[in-house]
Amino acid sequence: MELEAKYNPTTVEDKWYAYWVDHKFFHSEPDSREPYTIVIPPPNVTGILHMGHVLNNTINDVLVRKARMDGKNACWVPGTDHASIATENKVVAKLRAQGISKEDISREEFLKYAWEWKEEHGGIILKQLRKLGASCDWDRTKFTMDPELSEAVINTFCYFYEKGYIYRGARMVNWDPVGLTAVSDEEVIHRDTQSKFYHLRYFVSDGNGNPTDKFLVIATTRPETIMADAAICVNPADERHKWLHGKKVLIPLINKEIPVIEDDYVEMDFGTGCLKVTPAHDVNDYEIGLRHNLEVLDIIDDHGRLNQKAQILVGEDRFEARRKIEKMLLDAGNLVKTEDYTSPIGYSERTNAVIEPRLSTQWFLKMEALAKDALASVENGDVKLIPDKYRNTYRHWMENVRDWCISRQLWWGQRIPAYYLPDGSYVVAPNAGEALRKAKAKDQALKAEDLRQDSDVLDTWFSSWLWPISVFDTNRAGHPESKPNADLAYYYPTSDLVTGPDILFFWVARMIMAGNEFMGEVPFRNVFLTGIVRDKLGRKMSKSLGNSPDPLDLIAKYGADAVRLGMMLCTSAGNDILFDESQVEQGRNFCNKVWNAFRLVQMFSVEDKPATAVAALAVKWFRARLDETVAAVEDHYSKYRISDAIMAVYKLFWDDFCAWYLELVKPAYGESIARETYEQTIGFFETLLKMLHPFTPFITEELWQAIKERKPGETIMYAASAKPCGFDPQVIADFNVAAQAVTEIRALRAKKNISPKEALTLKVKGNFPAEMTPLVAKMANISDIATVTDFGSAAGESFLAGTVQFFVPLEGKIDAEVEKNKILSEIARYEGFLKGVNAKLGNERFVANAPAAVVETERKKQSDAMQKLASLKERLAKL
RNA sequence: GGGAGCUUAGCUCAGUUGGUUCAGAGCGUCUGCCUUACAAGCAGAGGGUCGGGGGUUCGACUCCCUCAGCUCCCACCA
Repeated sequence: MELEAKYNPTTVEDKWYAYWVDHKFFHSEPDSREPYTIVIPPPNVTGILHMGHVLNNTINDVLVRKARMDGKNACWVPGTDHASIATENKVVAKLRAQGISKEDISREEFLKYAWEWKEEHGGIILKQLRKLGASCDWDRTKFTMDPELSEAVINTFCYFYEKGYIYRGARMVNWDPVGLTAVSDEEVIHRDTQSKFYHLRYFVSDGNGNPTDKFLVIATTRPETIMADAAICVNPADERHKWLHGKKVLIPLINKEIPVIEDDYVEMDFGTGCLKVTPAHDVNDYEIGLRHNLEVLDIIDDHGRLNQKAQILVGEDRFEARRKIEKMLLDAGNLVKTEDYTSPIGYSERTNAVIEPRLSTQWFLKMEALAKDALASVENGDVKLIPDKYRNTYRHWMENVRDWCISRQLWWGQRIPAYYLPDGSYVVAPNAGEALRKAKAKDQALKAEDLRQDSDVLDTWFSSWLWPISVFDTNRAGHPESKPNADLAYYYPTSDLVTGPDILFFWVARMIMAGNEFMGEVPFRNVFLTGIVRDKLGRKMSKSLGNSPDPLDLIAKYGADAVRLGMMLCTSAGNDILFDESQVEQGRNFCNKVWNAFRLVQMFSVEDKPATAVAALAVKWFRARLDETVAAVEDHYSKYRISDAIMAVYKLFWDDFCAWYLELVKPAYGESIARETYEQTIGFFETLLKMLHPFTPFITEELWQAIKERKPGETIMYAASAKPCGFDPQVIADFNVAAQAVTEIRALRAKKNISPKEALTLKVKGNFPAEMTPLVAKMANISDIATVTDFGSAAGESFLAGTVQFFVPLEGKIDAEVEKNKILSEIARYEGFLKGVNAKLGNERFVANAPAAVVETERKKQSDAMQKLASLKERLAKL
């Protein structure tokens, strides 16, 4: 069969993925083997695959496939996240496009649309993962809003409520006026933003609400909130403002009288030293308000517009109001000046709206005890963070954690299981029936329709923190006393978690909390934190920049294996990845190399005859080299050095196997290969394919199936991975001397312009293993190799490989003068080297203090160098 | 404002308790090759005083101090 010169991945990939799925090779059930478990970081259900997913899921797949070949019962659970805010926004936008406003339809109708949307788009990203070759157990696919998973979330809420960890309270929250919901502190991104500092004049009141001619000046960035001012605050120690103590001032434009109060919070040297206190619209002001019993006047509505209480500019958007009030203040003589000012402003992570600090009644989960345990889990090593440097960040967060605002003013998500009674009190229960029972305990007369369920849903992370538990057993979360089912007992705790450091707190820390609480055990042993995928210029990949390639386009163009390789070659834990398409090209080129190695082997004509000496030598060497690399790769895996692992295999295949081994065993044109050599070669090839398989699953399956007769239903996926079994380093060392000699001769040819086809002769002096001579002969086209004690005075070129001296006679092909100069420069180099070594050994303190082994090494270097110098000088004398 | 981290070849990065010729890899670059597996290839070559300065040590890319530059995280200075 004639194979194409270039590997064509498209047909191959679909064929084998279908084969794997049809044979249920990805599926796992508990058995007697050691489990290896990974739960996918669930992508947003309506999301589509981007390069970050490619990075994350390729690492996951590499780890899972490796574990599977190591004989473990590997299970990778896939699924998606309902992503409250993101999904609800998309549905709202879609409805708006259809002319439907969320406010005009009922919750039930909205949810119907949302579920339709989910059904329509929900599977897309999981299908895309298949293209990448992800070996997920699709039979176990979960969704965070599957009925049983939602039930687990509700039970969890009830559990923590009963435990006294969940409470309802009025708090300053981060209000997203576009998403129309509160968001957690972690969902607020602070960015320095250019704005203006407005210096406003507040006149002192005469006591009857009329202005005097005295005034103070405050500086604010938010003039549109002055109508909600409850006081002006100065530092009690500030001499400049002592005269204001006890006075009242008038809010510009609306002439409302407010007191001047004193509080240490005010910095004397910032702004004017006078602070307007607006408890409803600033977190700090709220705190001051509490201390001084100030009125909380909320003048901004859900959408960020001024409401009736503002008295002026009612209905205006807050930013529009800011522009307008500037003019009004100026006209009224209250605006002293404005200056440019840059300050950090909070933005909603989801909608990018400017966050409005707002007083609101929300549900909270107490975090202190949970965080304490979760911190201990990492500090004591139950959970390892890779790389380790994230421990500091983690600790800092866990030690400064605040209560978690878990309610969201959305419809898409698990609805809070709190039911309000007509009297304003409430009960918490997993369902309406249970709630009624509890309510009746308070008032026997209550009926089901008297109860009104809280309209908020729970924060999405309140469901995803259960993920490593609830994908296996939906009963356990919320019921730590229950017996885990067989799956949970077997697969939990999971082995590795691969995710981005940006959700270390959102997700990872909270999974640890939930794991400790409900399982009494951490949810995973190792957390591999990937970097963020950036473009070549270091910019984050984003749709708006248009710098993010579509992974599916890349796969179509280069093949999934190439994309995976391109990603893995530049992946080191915790470091951002500067991705460039050229890396995928490199991956494709490598796949092509593997393909062509196969073509070569496949072309061999095999014959029953003794193996040649060169072939036998090549086999002996490659076996050792292979074993050496297997050990190195195992070590890399154990330390999660994924890119080092693939690079080691890459070089083994390309440099050692193709450039050396295959060239050595390759029969001359028209000749055949010995059966023994052929079979050994196939064996090596098979091992190499297995080492490559976690990274490039498709091409390795294709070739593994083709290289030997296979039984139906066999797969490389379950072929046992190679294990290190010890090798003789001397074999490799000897080979390296010979290989170095070959390289020297090739370089010499290049330099002297001697064709590779023109045979040369070689003289050897020193301890060169005789079995290596055919290797040098074949690879460097040497017709005769003689071992001598003296190179004689003929013209030629000498070089050293290891401690062995070589000489290539080049009578008539070489300029004696050039040769002489070359030797002289060699001598100079070694003399310099020797000088350094001698200086070291001449230093008494070195000899006295350095370990014996180090001193011994230096002595070895010294004698080697002296020997080399002697031979060079001898050679020079002969010229 | 607080904390963490980074700076090694043109680019992206390794360098694992300070000591085997330890200054490395991949890519790129340059030179020569259409050698019958592969030009998505083969053979070869050049390239860095390890950010600057100081210190500890027999010995520093490695440990300490300091300066400069970059990145990330956290944070309420209006």
